Amino acid sequence: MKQYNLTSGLSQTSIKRMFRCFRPQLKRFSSGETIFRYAQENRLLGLLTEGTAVLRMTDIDGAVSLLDTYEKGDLFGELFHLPLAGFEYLVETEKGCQVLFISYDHIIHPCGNVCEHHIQLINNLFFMAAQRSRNLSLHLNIVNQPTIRKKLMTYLTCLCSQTGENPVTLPMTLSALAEYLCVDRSAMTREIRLMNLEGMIRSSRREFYIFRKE
Amino acid sequence: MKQYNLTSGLSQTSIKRMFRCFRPQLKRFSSGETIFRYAQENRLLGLLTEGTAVLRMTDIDGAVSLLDTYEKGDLFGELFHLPLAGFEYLVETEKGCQVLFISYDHIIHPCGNVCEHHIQLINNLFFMAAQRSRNLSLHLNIVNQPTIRKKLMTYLTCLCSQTGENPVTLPMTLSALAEYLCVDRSAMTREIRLMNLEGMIRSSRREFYIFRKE
DNA sequence: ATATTTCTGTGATAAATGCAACAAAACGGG
DNA sequence: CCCGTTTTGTTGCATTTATCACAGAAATAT
Repeated sequence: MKQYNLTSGLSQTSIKRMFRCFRPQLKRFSSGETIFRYAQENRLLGLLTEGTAVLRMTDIDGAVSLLDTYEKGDLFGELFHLPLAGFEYLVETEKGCQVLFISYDHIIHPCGNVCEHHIQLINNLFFMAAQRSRNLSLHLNIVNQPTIRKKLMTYLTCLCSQTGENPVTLPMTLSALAEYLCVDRSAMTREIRLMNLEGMIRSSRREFYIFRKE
Repeated sequence: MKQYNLTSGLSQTSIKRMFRCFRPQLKRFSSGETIFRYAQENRLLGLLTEGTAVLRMTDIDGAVSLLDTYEKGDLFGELFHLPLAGFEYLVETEKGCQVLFISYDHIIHPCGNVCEHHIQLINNLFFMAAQRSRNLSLHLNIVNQPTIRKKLMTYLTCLCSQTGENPVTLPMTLSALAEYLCVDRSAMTREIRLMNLEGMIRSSRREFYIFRKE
């Protein structure tokens, strides 16, 4: 499964030339800081060049949900996610971050001399947005599953097919996985134990080997 | 909450001129037909100019889930949703449809004379993708809610704030709503009855009046 | 107008899940 | 190495929810 990023199909020199043209602003953030607040009027793109961050949404009652996680090379901004009225969307650092802010208008206006590369860049942005959309609907499909067991299996088999490994190691803690699956952590642990007993999987902590799907 | 569509901020004449340039293909589909199958290699955009359609995903076990619904003016295609390996994504008509297929490459390559409008078009496409992303994460947030009651209330209050009406009429059947909320239909009906008894809402069939949030 | 299908509402029962509270294991910083 | 913190594993219990089966209402087709 091909992955797109901002610089897919672009040479280092054309990237540098374009970026000079964009006049990006580099900012640093330490752990726990808020990097970015989504607002309808913003026209900014953030490129994470160092560290890890998360996008959280807070609903009217103050309930927080994790929407996305970002690492080096990932982008965020209204271009990828318009805010919904009445909700607050914040990008916050986990580890200390370095972020390049670029005005979205600089990107969509071809600036003459580097036009062909610029089009490639726009193409990349579209496909990154489409990837994000895919990830969201995968997440939705997982949460959609009627039981914890099916949620887990859907997640695990997708993870396996993406990484191509079978004893696969979770890219997050079990607590974080429970949050992602929208289930209670202890109920999830119980289900994992049962699945081990029934011989579906063999797992220890974050490492999972999948024997059969049901 | 501002809504974007393909022609936001564009005059009829510049739209016509651009569309001639794109050489789109117009096709008609009758009810139940498959309009479009997502594939990594496609570079096509579909613009629904008549009728209604749905995007469904089928997972490995054959379980189907509804991902999106489209009406006149809506767009679909890989640009908005890259397919996930191992899943099948189909756009199918509900009512008879008329669809304009446009090659994505025509759109991202500015074609000389109508450049400024073209940029506006690209801008619109980005924001439509961002809107789609917002809708997905709203859906996720709703499904995320721990109980049927909270799912319903989150959905209903969002619907109210979007339409600005309080006795609000569902844009779908109760069965479809249950599917959207990822809950059992009869369990949802029971919960609606209880919420009426407790005086939170007053509802009859698809019409809901919301008194208080808890 | 009547038949047929889809949609909506109801209730009993069983199963799945969340909650709360705690203990052991692993991790990380000083 | 030690100590505090985070992560993981465990259990009993109450609650929520799905399942199933059915009946009336509404919509649609004939």
